[in-house]
Amino acid sequence: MYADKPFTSDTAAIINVCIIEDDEVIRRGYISLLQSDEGFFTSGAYAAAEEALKHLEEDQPDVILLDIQLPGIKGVDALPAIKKILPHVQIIMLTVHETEDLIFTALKNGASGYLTKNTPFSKIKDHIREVVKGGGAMSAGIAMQVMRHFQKNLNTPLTKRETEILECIADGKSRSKIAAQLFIDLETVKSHIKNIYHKLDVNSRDEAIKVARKDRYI
Amino acid sequence: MYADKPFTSDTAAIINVCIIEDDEVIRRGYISLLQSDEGFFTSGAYAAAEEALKHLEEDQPDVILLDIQLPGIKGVDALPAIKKILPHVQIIMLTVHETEDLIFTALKNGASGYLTKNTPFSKIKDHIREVVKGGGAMSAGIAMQVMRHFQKNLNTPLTKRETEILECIADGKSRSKIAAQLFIDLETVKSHIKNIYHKLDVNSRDEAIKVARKDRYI
DNA sequence: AATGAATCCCCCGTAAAGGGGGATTATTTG
DNA sequence: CAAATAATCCCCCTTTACGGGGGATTCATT
Repeated sequence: MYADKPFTSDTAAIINVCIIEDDEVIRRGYISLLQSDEGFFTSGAYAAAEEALKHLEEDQPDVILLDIQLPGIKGVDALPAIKKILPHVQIIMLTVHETEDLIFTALKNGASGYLTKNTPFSKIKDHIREVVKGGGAMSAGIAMQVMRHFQKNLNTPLTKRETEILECIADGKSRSKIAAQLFIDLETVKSHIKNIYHKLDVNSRDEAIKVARKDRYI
Repeated sequence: MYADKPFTSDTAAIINVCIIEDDEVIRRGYISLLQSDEGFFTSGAYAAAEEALKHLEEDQPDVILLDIQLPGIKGVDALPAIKKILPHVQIIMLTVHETEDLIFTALKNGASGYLTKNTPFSKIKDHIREVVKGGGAMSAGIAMQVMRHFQKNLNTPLTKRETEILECIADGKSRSKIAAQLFIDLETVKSHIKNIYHKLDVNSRDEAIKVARKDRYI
């Protein structure tokens, strides 16, 4: 019933993994640890994204472990190219630094997970199994960074109404549309916006949005 | 050296946990499982948020396990009230349903984690330890939902330049500011915006932003 | 009594927005 | 090679929005 490289992702099926990692020691370590687990098959291991891209079509991995700090094409930049070749492959980013920008760039580009390299390999295997099942994989530190991005600043200088109006502005709504939506007069909206601008020390919509997003008032 | 309820969060210190969960069986189960681990101390367990709020000041938990589906005040709505009493407490939401709206509302309101109830308790304990250390806690399913929210739609009808300009519009920038930022003429920006509006079948900035966010073109 | 919040009103001038038409280059692609 | 697409720029037009200035009122909380 089972082939060497199963095409389906049954729970019992062997997971086909590809490794893109420039550090030879780590790369060999991953290969060795995966090979000693009969639930996994390593279809390819490459030191650079350029090299990997040539072989991915042939390898047909279910999951790719992708180092974020690669020489040449960086891991985050390789993401779209990989997705173009294998649209349904799950990609787990591996990193040493929890740099905020890289995390979000990777997520936008379609990564299914983001793990720090100090994650025990048994956990990495757990995460690989999870992403094959359609889940996500995140280290605690990464998860915290992501969650912080959602959390509002409770020490906002803005009132409830002002925050509400500023959120409308961040949605690109005109003053008259805000007025209609909140069932208040256009003049009231104007007053609120004037107060918002004074409090944030800005004098345009885009500056207000910028400050409000930076300080997480919205 | 160690008191019964240590004030610091040393790695060796006992973690003070509070449980807010209306199902008596689950609540008792959590208490029992926590008590059988010397790394944890259960300072309180309540069936409703209203009741918990009265005792939290006294309990001084490091971490609160908070059921999202509570009778009376819902878990997500209790979050701000809890944070007001104990601003530095870490709150882990527990849920059966991975409802998207609730996840993001909880994250905005300051939750440190979001776990599904089918998570093995050993894992829940791992996650509690992680959030005490300043990390985040997310089940794979939740992590996937969160990540999907970041991922762009690769099947956008918009060109690269149009997407770029639409992102500027979503930042509240005026046409002239976009022109200055991209080093192109105001007329070029106008042309692009006209094309964007035609492609998205809208005729205003706010509608364009709405459609683009819904379909994840930006 | 005072403060802050939310509401509404008037003035002003400049700039922006949206829609119509078109043209010119590259580049990509069939 | 020819055709399509993308990106650039140009003109017309009208309406509305925007930002800044000055106020006032009501209501709740302090």
